[in-house]
Amino acid sequence: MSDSGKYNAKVVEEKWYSYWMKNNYFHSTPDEREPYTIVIPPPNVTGVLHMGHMLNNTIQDVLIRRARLQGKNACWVPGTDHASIATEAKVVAKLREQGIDKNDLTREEFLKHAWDWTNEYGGVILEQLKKLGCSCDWDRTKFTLDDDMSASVIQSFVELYNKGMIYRGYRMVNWDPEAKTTLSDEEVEYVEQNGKLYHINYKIEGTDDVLTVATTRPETILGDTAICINPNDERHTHLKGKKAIVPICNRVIPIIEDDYVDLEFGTGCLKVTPAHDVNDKALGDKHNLEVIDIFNEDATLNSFGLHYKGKDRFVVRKEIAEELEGLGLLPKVENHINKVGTSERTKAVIEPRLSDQWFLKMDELVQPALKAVLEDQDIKLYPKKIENTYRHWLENIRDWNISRQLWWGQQIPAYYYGDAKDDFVVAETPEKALLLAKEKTNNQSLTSKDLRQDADALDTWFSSWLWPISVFDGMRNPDNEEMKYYYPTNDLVTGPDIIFFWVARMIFAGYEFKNEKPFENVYFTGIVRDNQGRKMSKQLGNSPDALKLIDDYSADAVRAGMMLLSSGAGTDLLFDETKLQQGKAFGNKIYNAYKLISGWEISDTIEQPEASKVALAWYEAKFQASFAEIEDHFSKYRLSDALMATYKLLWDDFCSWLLEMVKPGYQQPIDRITFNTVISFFEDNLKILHPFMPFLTEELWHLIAERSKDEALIVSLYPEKKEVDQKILKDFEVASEVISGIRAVRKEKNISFKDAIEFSILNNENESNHFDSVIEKLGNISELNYVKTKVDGALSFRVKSNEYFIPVSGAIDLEAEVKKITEELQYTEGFLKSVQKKLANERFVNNAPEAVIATERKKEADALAKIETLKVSLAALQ
RNA sequence: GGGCAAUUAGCUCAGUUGGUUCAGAGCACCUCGUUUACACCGAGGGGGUCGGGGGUUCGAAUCCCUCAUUGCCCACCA
Repeated sequence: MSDSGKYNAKVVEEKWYSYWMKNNYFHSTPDEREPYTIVIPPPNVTGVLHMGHMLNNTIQDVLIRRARLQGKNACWVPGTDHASIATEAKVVAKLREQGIDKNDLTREEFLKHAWDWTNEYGGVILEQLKKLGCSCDWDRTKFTLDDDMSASVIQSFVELYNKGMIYRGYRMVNWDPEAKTTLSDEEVEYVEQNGKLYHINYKIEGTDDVLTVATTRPETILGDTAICINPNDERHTHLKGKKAIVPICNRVIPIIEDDYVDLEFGTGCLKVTPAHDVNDKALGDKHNLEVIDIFNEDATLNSFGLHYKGKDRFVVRKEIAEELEGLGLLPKVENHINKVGTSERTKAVIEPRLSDQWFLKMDELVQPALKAVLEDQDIKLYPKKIENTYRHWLENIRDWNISRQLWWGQQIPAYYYGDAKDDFVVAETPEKALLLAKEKTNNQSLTSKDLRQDADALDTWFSSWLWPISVFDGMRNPDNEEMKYYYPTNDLVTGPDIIFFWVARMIFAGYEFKNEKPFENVYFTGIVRDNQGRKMSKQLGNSPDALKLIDDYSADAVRAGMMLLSSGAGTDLLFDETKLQQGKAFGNKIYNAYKLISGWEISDTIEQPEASKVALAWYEAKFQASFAEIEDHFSKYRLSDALMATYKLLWDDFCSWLLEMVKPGYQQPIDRITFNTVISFFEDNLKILHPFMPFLTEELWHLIAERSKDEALIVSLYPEKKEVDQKILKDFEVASEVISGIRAVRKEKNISFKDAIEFSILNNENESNHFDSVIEKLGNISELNYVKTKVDGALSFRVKSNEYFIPVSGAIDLEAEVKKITEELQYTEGFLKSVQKKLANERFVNNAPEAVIATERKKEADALAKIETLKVSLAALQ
């Protein structure tokens, strides 16, 4: 054993990470052990480590390392996500900087740029996870656009299509005019905006009358194809059967009746624009209205926009309002707050737009997913309350729009051979598609040139929903050995923000493709906020640089700090650097404990002191009790509590109590038995701390002894569980109270710790003397006596009805002593009174369980005994 | 507009089925300390009518009602 001087986290952490890598400890292959598997929520390939990742991945690594120490075959599969829309947007922006317009590129050219970019910047985040200490099986690193992963996605599409679950439909979808693609409902975020409600007059054909409609979007009047009134609206009976004239474009449109129109809102007249509003589309379908799309794909106006053609819709909104005002057709403009749908990725305002898209039917997929979570508890969600959210979403789900007008992603495997609606086939490969097309058309002369693959790509989530399956190649080789061994995985750790995007859909995919859940437990982390409770954001600049934190505090300290902060599943955490300091201080404490122990000189000739014997026996019991508690916390995913229990065990019980109890005197040697036992306890401590602070513990583990590569801490086994000796814990509790009492008296009376004192015990409670040697040592007692009566001329304190005396030289402040005892007496009498009142209450005695009554009686007896002691003391003083 | 959660010490949070261990933990704070592992420390200590009000009960932080405040999710009202 050697003293290593000062602890240098940076050097130590790099050293052990490469040692772990070199020895392949992270790598898993199926064997006879029980598997424990986690698939990482794949971060965006171009992402960088942020606070959320730190939390999320620390939790996963804690779970993985713990499983390893439990002797399980731990497998943590890492990887990254191609994040189609986000990445494509970044690439487009990058190209624009270089003066390249995406539209001037072919698909192949664009993809080349995207791949170059991915290869250059991609995967940085995985390197950052290594800094955190994550023990992922890097040999298994996957990327959602890897060939095998893509093949799985395509296969799943074909399977679902062939089952009739995927269809192509002309529907109103969410259109992102910035990215020029559709989005799923989940990718639309509604944000509150201060808008205006414009009241616009439409002339009524053949009269001088006007009707007024209220709209937030005046620019869309150019796409109006009807005015709708409520048939029961008496204000508008005169409009029935008439026609209205749309201002500016002067289109004559019918006035229709439908009770969909709210009598209370606005003017009671609704303009109907079927091309640009979901409800209007429904009305249009019902009343057979014309559909006029006035927008281009970038949401500028097309030729229906007349003189506004080519201008953005928001510009037109302003200008058209001015024009209407000039025409005297804008009687009123009110302020109006409404929620506007925006793109989760580009933040652009979403336009409802009619287009041909691919959809996945949801009704059947949802059923097993509902049952598994809510009925069978086959999959457990932590926190449980999130099940409500899950249920609500699944019960109100609509078909999933899975096509995106993007290139970065899996291209939809549909091949068109003609212009008719059904002139396409769906197949894994172009060759297969050709065969199918020949068959379908009965035209053997078709060639590959006659086929045109759908230009769209699939939604990213349509690939990541297969993640727990596809990382083990479970789509293409359903019964492969890895699939059988690792699937279903055990725990999934992720943020609550992607419960619908990802978690629920993985559950759908698991049951659909494997007829089996993808994971057993889902742990939803909270959101990392700043210490004022605000979300971390670039704009606020309140998001610390994760790597800098690791640099400043060490990875161990950051991990421990994050875990101390995360109170429970689903609870947001308010990031606070002082917690990282606490983590660092904790590491320092452990390191110094090692320094103390390693500095002891060992003697084979001296006998083991009594105090050491009982102290070690106590710590063994204490360790077991804490270990059981820690295991219990883990079983409930209370990781923060598990760490806190570990923290207290190591700091308070091991350092503050045990080491102080067995510590040899100045320049004295320690006996070998005590030394060896302390070392073995220390090793056990390192094991239970290892999942939280892997680097420091591995370092100390090797400082303690030379270890071969098979003996590294990371691949060691947890200590054996033993029955807890409750009696010794109880006895120690009393002893520790006595020691605290002695310390309090010393402090109060300014008796230096260096001065040994005499100590007498009036043992009314008949307490065990098991720890007297410890009391002598930690109290610095020169002589410990048991007495039958009060000791005169001594300071005293009480634990229960026991009385303890410390004789002091010089005068005792009688008045102060009397006051102290009187206060104690008054308090105890008050307490007794309340207990007796309870016991005198017939209804309490009749209704309360016996155990409760027994406790109350015990309290009464204890209080009576204590009062007796206090009275005697008081009498003696006066 | 609908749904869900939360409100306990200065801060962040525990508190399982109402009653032993119920008013707790960590941090912060105060006092003392150059004890030879550690001041990133040690020892000791103060601090809360459990958001307000009402109810059920022998007994409520815990169950019910109500009000207030906050947060989250969902929803096509122009």
